[in-house]
Amino acid sequence: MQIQRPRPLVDQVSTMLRQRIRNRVYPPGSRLPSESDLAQELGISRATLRTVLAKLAAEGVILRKQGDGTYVNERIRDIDTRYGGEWDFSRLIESNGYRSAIETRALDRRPASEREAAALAIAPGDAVLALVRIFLADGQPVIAATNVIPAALIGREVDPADGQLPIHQFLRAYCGEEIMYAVTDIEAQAGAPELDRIFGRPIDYPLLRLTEIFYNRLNQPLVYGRSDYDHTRLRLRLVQPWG
Amino acid sequence: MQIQRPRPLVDQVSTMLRQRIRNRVYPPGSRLPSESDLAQELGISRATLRTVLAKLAAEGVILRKQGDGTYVNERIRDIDTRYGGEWDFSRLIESNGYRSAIETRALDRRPASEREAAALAIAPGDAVLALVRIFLADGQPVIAATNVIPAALIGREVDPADGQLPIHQFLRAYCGEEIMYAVTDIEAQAGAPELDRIFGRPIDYPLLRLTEIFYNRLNQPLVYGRSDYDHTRLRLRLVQPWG
DNA sequence: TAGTGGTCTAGACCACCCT
DNA sequence: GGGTGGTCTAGACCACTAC
Repeated sequence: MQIQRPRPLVDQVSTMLRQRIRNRVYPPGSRLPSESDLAQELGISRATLRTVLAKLAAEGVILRKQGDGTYVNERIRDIDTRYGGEWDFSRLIESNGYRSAIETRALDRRPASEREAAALAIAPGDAVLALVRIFLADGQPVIAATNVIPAALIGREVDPADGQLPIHQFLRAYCGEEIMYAVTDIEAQAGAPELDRIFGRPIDYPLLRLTEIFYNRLNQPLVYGRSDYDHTRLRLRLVQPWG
Repeated sequence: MQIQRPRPLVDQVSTMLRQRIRNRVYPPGSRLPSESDLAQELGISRATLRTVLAKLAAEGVILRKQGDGTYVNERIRDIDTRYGGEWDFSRLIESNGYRSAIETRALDRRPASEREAAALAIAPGDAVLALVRIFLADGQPVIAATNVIPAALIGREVDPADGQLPIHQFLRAYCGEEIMYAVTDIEAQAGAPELDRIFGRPIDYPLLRLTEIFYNRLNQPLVYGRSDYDHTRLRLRLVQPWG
């Protein structure tokens, strides 16, 4: 992999190091080259390298020990299992070891509900694009997700095939928008007849419900999402740096 | 507030800026001074200041707009409501607007269960200190938490009064250990008779169950925790940076 | 004692937004 | 054009760990 200038160095180095960890160039538990050596090898300054390492450390992927070295965290086996930024359900399903698939149940325009309008900072009744999808792990439904986008943001006609896209790619393609941050509320949701219908089987245990709002760089809400998540089949795991 | 050298500049500046945001020196939605001005005012380099701002931006507390300025995120009203590092239930309860209290139900040594031993990397039957607590919001139980610490880590006799301490302070006081990162699994937990007993009232709706393991800098597990969390009274909210 | 990561600086140049 | 944040560098010194 060649370092190219136009893309920020930090991004390039970040993906490169992630690849090396994934591909076991740096195996779990092993020590990375020293910061000076790595910086020299990559032809970048130590300061730049350190911003990359700081991010990886914040995610728990590496552990840095002063006076000793930087190690690959062997307790974070799969670095994609984590819930966090730049994250989508399909990748999560796959890194849990399943084959992932998406079933688009609906993709249409309709008026926004009160709750949706409030979340999206639009007026109730304003048109939104509603995208209802079921995520399958090895053919079994594990997540039912509804995402609602203000129709005013949609630039062109929506190709139904793009219902397969992760939501952040969908936003990029149709709205030219980039997600800056997301706010997620987590609740526990009792089984209900409508969940049985959606999942196509009786749900006789509680599910997790994730309610998300995604914002862009200007702090405008882009998407309101609600996902019912079967944690018995798919682990929801957070890794949090401390301090 | 005076800048002192011994404590890392980054920490001092970080807490200072958080205070200013909390105290509305920089009100919600307002623009902060430019990086150059702020750095000059605080007598630090722009690079140092930028590492602080990067962290605040990653938490969603501020928004940085190239060519424009840095703004206080008005959508993250209470910057402590977030689930994340350096975080404890008492503060969470208080920032949700309740008066918080802790009831210590048990604080004793006992053999570790299979599951606890596996999580803590000790042998089943090895002694652990078990700390069972109920967190109250305005007198109402909202969280039931059990924390288990390998007895081998405990340096001295435990004062029952210290059952009130947040777990990271407890670790610091009795084990001389600092938490480096935490891994949390989130599940939904159906109501059950034992929950009714613990909470002292019928729980006829599902709760969230958080299973946490805390690690130190050497990647050794310090605490295994399991908390039943009433999300109907206390919101569990994540703020995630994207990208 | 040598080598590691941790902290911090001063300054350069760029991309972008506003007017 | 002038100011803002974004990127990146080169180098200094410190704190800590392993040997």
